[in-house]
Amino acid sequence: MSDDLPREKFQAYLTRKGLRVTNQRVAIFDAAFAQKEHFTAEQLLDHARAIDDSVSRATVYRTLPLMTESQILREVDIGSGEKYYRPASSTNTQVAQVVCVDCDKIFEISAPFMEWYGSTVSLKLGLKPISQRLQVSAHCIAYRQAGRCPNRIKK
Amino acid sequence: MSDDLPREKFQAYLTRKGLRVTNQRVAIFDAAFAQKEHFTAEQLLDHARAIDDSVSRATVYRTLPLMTESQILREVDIGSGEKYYRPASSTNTQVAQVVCVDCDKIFEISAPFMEWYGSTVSLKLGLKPISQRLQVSAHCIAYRQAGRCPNRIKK
DNA sequence: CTGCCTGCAAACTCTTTGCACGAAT
DNA sequence: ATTCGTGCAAAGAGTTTGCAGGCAG
Repeated sequence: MSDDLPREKFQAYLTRKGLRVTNQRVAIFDAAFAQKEHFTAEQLLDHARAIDDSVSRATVYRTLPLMTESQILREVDIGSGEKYYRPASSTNTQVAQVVCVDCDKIFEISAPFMEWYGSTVSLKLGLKPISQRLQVSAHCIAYRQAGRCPNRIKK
Repeated sequence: MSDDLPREKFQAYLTRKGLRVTNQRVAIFDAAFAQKEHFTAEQLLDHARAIDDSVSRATVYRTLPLMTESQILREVDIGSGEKYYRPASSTNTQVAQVVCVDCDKIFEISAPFMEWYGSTVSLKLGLKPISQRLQVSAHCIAYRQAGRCPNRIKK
């Protein structure tokens, strides 16, 4: 069971859509799957450029939808202005996000009941469920004690 | 039990913070509480201007945080670029949003278990919970049948 | 008078798009 | 050749902010 599965899935998706497997798309893919944490489009651009410095911001923004549509990436919107992304895997399809409001660090926790809840509630309204997100906002304990978040980077 | 409670709560908040109860702030408040559905900053501006045409966009954006901080308004982020707002009440503090992805119409459904879940999960991570949101995205049945959403307005 | 408030317009952030060049089949 | 892909820079949407004047206490 190899980690190359996403790569194959992505390339299969591109081919199926009649799209080309370009150097830039591969660089962006590699950069995305080298990340250990959630990342933004801008961070992805930086990392992709380290692999292939011809990658432009526009191409990153054009490639991200391809990666989410092909199900190899998951989009995480914590309502902070910018969107975060992370590799999707069969083990993290139903997760809740716990977000530190001080540093925007995102923790994820399995929440299998979400899917059931989404279906139940949608059907009650005559809707067809597509997806559900559960997000908890919280302060870290360190913040409560020290008055600031140890992970905090932004302004 | 009067609907003027939010007004008093808002004015008390302003006074406590040493802020003034201006005509513009009152007009924006009145406009917000006259809405039957979720509304955006832009819609609020329109309605506030119908009450007091001197209200500017800037003042609306400066007043919205005052109303959410004073707990009379709730912010609803459905990840669509713009934020929605609606009056907060004791009966709708723990609600899930069900959003039609075709028309962005927002349905709300009580989900009391959310608070319990947020606390459980936060404490497990050593965090202090602040709030939680549960959002379900769905298509309306009409969309499935007709190929388009009957409520759809945007492009 | 002393500040808080305001409208205006410019600035900002993140993302999308038009265009002409470039690369792959 | 033809089609798709790309970088660049400009445009876009929503929101925030600097400033000079205005109004409340």
